[in-house]
Amino acid sequence: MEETPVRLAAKPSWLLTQLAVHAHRLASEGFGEVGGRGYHYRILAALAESGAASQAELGRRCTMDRSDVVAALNELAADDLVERATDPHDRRRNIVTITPAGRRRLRLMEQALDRVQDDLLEPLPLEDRRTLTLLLTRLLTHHQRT
Amino acid sequence: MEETPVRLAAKPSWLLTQLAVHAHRLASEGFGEVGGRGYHYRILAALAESGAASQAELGRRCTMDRSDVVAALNELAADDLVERATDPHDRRRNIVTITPAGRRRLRLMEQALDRVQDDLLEPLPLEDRRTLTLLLTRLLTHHQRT
DNA sequence: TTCCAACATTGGTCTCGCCAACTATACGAC
DNA sequence: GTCGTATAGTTGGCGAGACCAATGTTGGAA
Repeated sequence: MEETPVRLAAKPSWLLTQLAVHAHRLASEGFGEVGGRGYHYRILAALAESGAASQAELGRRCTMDRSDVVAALNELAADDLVERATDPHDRRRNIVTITPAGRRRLRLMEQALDRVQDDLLEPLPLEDRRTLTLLLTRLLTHHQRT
Repeated sequence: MEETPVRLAAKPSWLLTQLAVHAHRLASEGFGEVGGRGYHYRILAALAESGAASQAELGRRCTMDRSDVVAALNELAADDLVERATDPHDRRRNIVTITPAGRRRLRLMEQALDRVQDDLLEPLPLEDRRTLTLLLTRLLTHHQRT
């Protein structure tokens, strides 16, 4: 009486997108507790990992549109989690830096996100988790090149 | 210079949501060619598979909010792909039926979606595709109960 | 009959992804 | 040096998907 059509349930694209909904919901709840959302985490993580960068570079690293980078950066800057300064060597660019407060926020989001992974993969034993990660990585890298 | 932060790339939730973006894009392109979008396909598939149903039931089957069912049904009905009739036994309900045109449209969407699966899983051999589908199904059924 | 539950509908929100247009700056070819 | 092109940042907008709150109607059980 409440069954999903097998036409849907059998399709990998359905499994993937529906599971992504759950993953996104879990992540949003986790992020919501510490403030911020997905876009904020991506940028903070990129800055902490590869150092200061221009906005265009951040967009490329995080798979984000430049306009969305602008918006997210405005929000992050409003909370002093990140700083913008025009590049003296190329005045078109903004050099974005993460602040100490930004690093603290990142740590919180990181912890929340780690808990999300556990919730998400809960029913799978470690071996299966590794297999899944591997398969997904293969697919994603393929589609990123294309 | 353009690498995704490993903090992201290593997380299953990231792999899942990003891959879902590609899956969704492929599906949208496929549906776009024959008209309609994801919500339309879900409803048509549910109707063809389990027969006429009330809107609330469709929402439960397709994992859709009732308000979104209303909107999608308006669009489908405008193209004569489905028909709404108030249930004589329960005048709160609308009994939704798929029309012959609806079945034709469904076939087209079905074919488009099948091509999407191939594109999506292209780099994986059959055995790996089965494994992936199995793992995803395990996770999805778990999260649907919770 | 009264009260609660389910149904359909309206209208609004949020996230994410994407696109078009505009300005300012850099840089290479000429 | 000037011209054309490419890149950077910004603004404003759109669509899909998921979701939420309020409303009015109808059914059914206490």
